[in-house]
Amino acid sequence: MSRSQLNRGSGGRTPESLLSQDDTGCTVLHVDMDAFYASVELIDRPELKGRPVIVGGGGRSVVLSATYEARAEGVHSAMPMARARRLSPHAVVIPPDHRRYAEVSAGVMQVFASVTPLVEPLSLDEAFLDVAGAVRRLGAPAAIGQLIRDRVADEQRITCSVGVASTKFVAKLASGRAKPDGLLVVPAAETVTFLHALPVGALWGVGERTEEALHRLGLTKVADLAHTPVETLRRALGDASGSHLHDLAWGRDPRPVVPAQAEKSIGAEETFAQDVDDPEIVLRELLRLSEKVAARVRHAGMIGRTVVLKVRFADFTTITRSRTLSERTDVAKVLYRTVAELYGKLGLDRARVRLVGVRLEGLADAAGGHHQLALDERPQGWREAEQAVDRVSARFGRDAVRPATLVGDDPARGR
DNA sequence: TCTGGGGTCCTCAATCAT
DNA sequence: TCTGATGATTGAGGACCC
Repeated sequence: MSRSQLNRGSGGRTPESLLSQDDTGCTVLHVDMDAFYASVELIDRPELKGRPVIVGGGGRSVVLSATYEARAEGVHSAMPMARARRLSPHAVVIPPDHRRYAEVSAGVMQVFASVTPLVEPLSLDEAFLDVAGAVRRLGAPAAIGQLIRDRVADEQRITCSVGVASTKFVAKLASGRAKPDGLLVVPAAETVTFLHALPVGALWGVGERTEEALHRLGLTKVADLAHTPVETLRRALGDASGSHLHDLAWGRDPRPVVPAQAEKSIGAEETFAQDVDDPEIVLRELLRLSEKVAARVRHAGMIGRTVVLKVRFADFTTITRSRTLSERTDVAKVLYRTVAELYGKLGLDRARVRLVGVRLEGLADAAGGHHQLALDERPQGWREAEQAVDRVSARFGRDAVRPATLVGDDPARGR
């Protein structure tokens, strides 16, 4: 495939014209894979190219990714799968394979790392890069963007889009505009003009609710937002959001590109196949989620302090209850005991529960903040036992060792 | 139409300490 | 000692992102 074909998504402009734009001072790149999960599936199943393909699970799940052919039929990510199947009845539906996506992602991140150490991943499929230090070695920012696009296409066989700008959030908007398979430079001098023409909903951080609030104020374009007194915005949206959005509307975004930051919380949640009103089933699920979260926390080499229980009811109302422990932990038994207590305190009388979740916040390095024994913890305690289980699981698979209550259980499915 | 699962960040209220 | 202001911490909820 020639490069000009690869650039078919960039609004008809040739790469040369894009590259000739003034990218002085535009040292922030936002790189975003196109329809990432679906594209990865097409690597292994090229016969599906050109067909609508949807990546997502069954039951009450939602669309994780869809090819542009499926999008043309109205499918988009986060849409309930049931609805997506109705909109695109001929689409090929593929269950997600997160391991495979992580593999391809690692390859893509390696390409980024070869360009600059200043890479801030946002998820498996996108990242910010600060290329100020790479310009002398690799050329102007837009040329670096094109280099990345070429290498990702050649080495990983998927396409990506790149936004080049002077700030993070404008770069992000630009990559969105360049999609699919394109590159867009927003010259520093044109940033405000570029922004002011956009609808307020295009701004990063303006979702459905905030957009409604802005519309109530009669603000529909970013230009409207920019010309509204910041005090008015702060009253309507809160101090932080009001000021922040006003700054963004003028292209002010001083946030630097910060390489990989440590996780602040780790959690797991599961929607039951059918709503559940049996507390025993809920508690069993909480035990399973506690095991899962604790294992992931240990694997990350961390310990955490605040345990959060999340419960979503049949009518979709969601509550959380949390407890901050006296000592940080990575022990599933401690997590489970805490969430079970929190659940008990809710005093639910056979309420219909749709989802439960367990999360551990206030994470710190396990090596740094050394674990102290709780009063009722045996010296050769649960922690060592669970670490032993980790080792067995690493050798024989995750289900090799499970709590007796979970043996023979196929959690959260079809009960 | 019927809404997943992984997160981050902000706001607000209550509480406690200074 | 009382009172108010202020700030930190905690807990709950919610908006938002991919």
